[in-house]
Amino acid sequence: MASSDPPARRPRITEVAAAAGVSITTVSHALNGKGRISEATRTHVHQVARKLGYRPSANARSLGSGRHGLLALKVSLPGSSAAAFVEFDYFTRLLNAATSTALQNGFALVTLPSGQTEQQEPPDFSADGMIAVDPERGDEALATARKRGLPIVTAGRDRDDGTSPWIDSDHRHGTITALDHLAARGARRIALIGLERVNSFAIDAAAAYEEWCASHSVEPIESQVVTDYSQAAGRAAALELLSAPNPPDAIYALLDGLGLGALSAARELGLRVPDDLLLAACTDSTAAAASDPGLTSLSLAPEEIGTGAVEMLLKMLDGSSATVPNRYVATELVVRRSSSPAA
Amino acid sequence: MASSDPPARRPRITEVAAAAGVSITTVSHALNGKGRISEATRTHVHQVARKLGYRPSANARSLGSGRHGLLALKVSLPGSSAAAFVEFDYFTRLLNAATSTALQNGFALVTLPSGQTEQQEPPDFSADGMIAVDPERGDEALATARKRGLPIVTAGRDRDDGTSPWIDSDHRHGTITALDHLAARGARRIALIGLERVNSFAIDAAAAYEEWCASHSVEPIESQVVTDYSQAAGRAAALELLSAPNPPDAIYALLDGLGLGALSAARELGLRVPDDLLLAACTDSTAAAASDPGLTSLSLAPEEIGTGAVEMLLKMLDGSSATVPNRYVATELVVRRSSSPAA
DNA sequence: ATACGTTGCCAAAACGCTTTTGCAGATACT
DNA sequence: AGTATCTGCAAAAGCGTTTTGGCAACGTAT
Repeated sequence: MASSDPPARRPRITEVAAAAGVSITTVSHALNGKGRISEATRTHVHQVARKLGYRPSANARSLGSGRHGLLALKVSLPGSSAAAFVEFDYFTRLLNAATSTALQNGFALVTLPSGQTEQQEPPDFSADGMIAVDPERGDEALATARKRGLPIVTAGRDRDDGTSPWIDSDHRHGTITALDHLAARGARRIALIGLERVNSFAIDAAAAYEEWCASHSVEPIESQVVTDYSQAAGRAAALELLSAPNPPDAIYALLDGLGLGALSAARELGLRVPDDLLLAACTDSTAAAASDPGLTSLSLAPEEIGTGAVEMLLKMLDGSSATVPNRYVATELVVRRSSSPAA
Repeated sequence: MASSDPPARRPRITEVAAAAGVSITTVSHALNGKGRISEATRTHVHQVARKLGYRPSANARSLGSGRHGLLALKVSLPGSSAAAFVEFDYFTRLLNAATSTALQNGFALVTLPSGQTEQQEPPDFSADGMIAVDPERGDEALATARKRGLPIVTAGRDRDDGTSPWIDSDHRHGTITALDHLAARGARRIALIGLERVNSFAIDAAAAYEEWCASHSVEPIESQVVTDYSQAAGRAAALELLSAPNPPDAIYALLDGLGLGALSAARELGLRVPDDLLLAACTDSTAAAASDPGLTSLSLAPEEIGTGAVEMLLKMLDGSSATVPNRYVATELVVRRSSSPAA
């Protein structure tokens, strides 16, 4: 079978070199901005490469440089696996942003399967670095990776080990903003529907809540959700809070899903939101926007976190800068009907 | 700075060869089951390699074999980006399964950022193959990939091009099962809340609905959702259906999110589900299970689809088998309260 | 015994880059 | 004018595998 058309093979570096009338060394240097070459040659090579549609082989590049061009992203989904469906919104957006940023920088980003702790062996592909999203205490995979000397950035701080640079939402400030908002809208007794304190988010938010209560001289009313993070769990927690003697007049839930559950609970008890009960949550999602009444929610910036984490990791790999500074990402309170009673 | 301990460098193939007293060729052959070597040598090499903790360099392997060890997964999220939050459940499970399967076979799986059609250049990393989940008509990225000769498997059939092997839920059978179920529970007039017919799922399910109506000599009642696929859209569609003259006594929604929206609509109109209105949906999710009443839903098998797609793609890469057969994955109707009226 | 296929293994050549080293020619310094 | 320093580029040496081609040794048929 005679191959009719050489199927548009990708050009090699040698062909670019030949076309540009220089050596492959020069092509490599020009394209990677490495060696000492004149600006003229550099741009010329760039043009030729572009005209030929040259794209360096990731493999060969890796072999030569010792890099793999691969980043791993590991998310610790809160609670047991798929329960927290509302928060997929957050992770998906984060993942998307991270992937784009990585690709733009010539790296591919691999999502590590979450949940499965009983991975026989750490799936033994080798990445150049790892991003751990909302790492939980005692995370095996993280510890292993760290032991191997893998560069790591955490999104949310690692409670086990403070050595990795992190990027994190400013949960303390955000929580206080949300509580101030509820108070400004008339709340006297704000309850918290919290999370099991396994990651820095849950810890920081709860701490901020307690700090706020202390500084306002009110007693904290906390309902800690431990079972799962679903809407059903939020409903159950809210039912308990609201049917207690001297119930709260506002609820702040640490996840949108929980907040939506609280919304159903209120409805069941015949409480009107926002008139009888003010409601706000964290981790803004489309679900919060779509609910009726709309759920006031603290919008985190998953895209910024995803992008930032990749950028930090790449900076670590670069090796040039000694240490990569940690970074807080601002939150923004999106006020909707659930906290806007008629004046 | 004297490096105190050679930091546990991974052994190279040469070291394994030396330790086993054979050539590197033999080691490679033994480990990959390729060349002609005696069973004795093969097991011996395996033992030595294992004792040394040898793990071949993915890069070098790729360079040598021309493979990259990378698969791309591209999902076309239905509707505009993040609207369909309920369906993240489905995609996340699919993605997780696909990633695991890929890793188990020595491949890493990269999720391509979805939605962004205006990707300047197709992010130019090179994968060995691509999985397109629910490809939409006129998908640019898919066409480009196909033109480049990239092996492709689609999850859900590609309406533009029938050449790629596919794996797909048996939507026709599933839809008919769901409709039969509703009819058996007493439904006389079943309405459909459908989707824009841009992918094979939407097309097949709608076609099955129409086929079922025809074979039961009832008139189809279709509400096509075009705006977005959120709960709000489902609610709007259901409100319209239910307030028309001669409204349906059952609704089948093509996404859980839409079904949940229909549930709110019914509640608003004072209709009791399941007593006044039977409800069922497709793409079972945790949200459907958690709602009150529980939403009867057609459970697809995202894990099986993710795993299957990767397996098919790997078989294509293998090159040994001429063509990879297409595959249907069974669905299962999960019956909940929304379609279980009191006898 | 002679010719011929097998079998079991190895040496060496890719694979397509990056990086290091080397080497002229140009420029600056004494 | 003579030497030291820069500049711009090329040759060559890896990187750690897979693959190709070949060579003995060992049957097995003639």
